[in-house]
Amino acid sequence: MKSLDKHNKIIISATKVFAKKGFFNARISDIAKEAKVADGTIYLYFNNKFDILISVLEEEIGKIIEQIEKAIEQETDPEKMLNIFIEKHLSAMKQNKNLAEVIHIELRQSDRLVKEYRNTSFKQYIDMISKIIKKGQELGIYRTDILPDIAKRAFFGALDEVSRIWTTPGNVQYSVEQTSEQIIALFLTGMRTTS
Amino acid sequence: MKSLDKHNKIIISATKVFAKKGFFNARISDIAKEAKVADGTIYLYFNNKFDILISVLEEEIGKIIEQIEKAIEQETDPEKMLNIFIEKHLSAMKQNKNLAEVIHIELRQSDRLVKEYRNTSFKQYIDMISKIIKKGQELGIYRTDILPDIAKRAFFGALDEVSRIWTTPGNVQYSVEQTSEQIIALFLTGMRTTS
DNA sequence: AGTAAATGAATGAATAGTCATTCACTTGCT
DNA sequence: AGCAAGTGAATGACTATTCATTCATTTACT
Repeated sequence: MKSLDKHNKIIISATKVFAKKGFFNARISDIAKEAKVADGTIYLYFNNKFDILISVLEEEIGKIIEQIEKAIEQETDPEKMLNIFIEKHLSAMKQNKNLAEVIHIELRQSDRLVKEYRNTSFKQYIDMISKIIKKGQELGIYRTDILPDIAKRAFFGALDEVSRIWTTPGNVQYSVEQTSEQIIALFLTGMRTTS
Repeated sequence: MKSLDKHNKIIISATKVFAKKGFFNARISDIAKEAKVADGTIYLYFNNKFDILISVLEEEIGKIIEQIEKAIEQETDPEKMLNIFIEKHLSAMKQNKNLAEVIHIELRQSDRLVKEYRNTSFKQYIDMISKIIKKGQELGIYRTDILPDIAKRAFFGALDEVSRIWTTPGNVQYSVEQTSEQIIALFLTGMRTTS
């Protein structure tokens, strides 16, 4: 039987190789070597090279989405929800640096398939943010002149770029808590001291 | 004489092709055809394919950096400086969508050379933000518990992701002013109604 | 229990195609 | 004529994918 185990081993190896070399410079043989299987074995588990990339994104990001959704659904306070989102996202990125790198790099590809991906599973992820903001506006704790559709992007972009701190060598290594607090401070109360 | 004109034509064509297909899927012959020159002519102006990409980034982003720096150096008010930065960045992105796309995609490549680029010319760009924030802190108008090093990333990430609105089809088309205002509102005063 | 047959996962060498780069040649200008 | 600029077909290196073959394991029969 084609083992789930091996499928998973290939996913993890591919994440590692993609992170290091980027999709186009990654060789199937690199992934095979990393996973300690033969080149051909890869094709018993995936249709083609691109399918591996999409699987990595689907499965690994899927796990994070699931985790965040679960943690958030029990909350009613938008502030706490945002806090959870930030915390979970950043710690996932800090924990799985290979995945973080793949997201940084490959989610930007202009390939039709990646664009499609960004329009489905991933959209769901970002839309969690705008939903929280809308809820906060309904409750009167967030300004109604903020457009949730723009804010969600600003929010995600900030998180994504900030999490690069952990994948770029030679940076001061801030903690997840410290970084979360900064994002919260920036978005919730802003930088200004007065007004 | 190798004309500056042709050099520029190739840069513009390459920007267009890279934007549409991404660096790795772009063929030299695509760029040549777009620029209406022979494949070989490209090599009279550039050393290799990668050199074209770096040149696009250097020259086109360089223009924006220069423009922003010029507009900012006459200012003393950090708030206005940030305003200018946001405005200029966003309108440059909205104006040159091909370049915007190339920045979105290629600035993320894990290629050694792109990483190097990100560490030099581009770092300068992002560091303009942290310098402005530091100045604001010295003047007492920005909270001192904000870490400029994290804030600059959050800031740039937000700008970059937000500007994607204009390159992703099927989005509500917000204006530069509207988008700038949102970013300013978010970062300077935050989303909260009450503090 | 022992053996033969069947299975299908795994292998990795061979294939088939792609494309960046080169260079012998042409064009056009002074 | 002499030279710079331009051309594009030819080259050769590279690699995703295929597939004939192996072999460990399971099934089924006596």
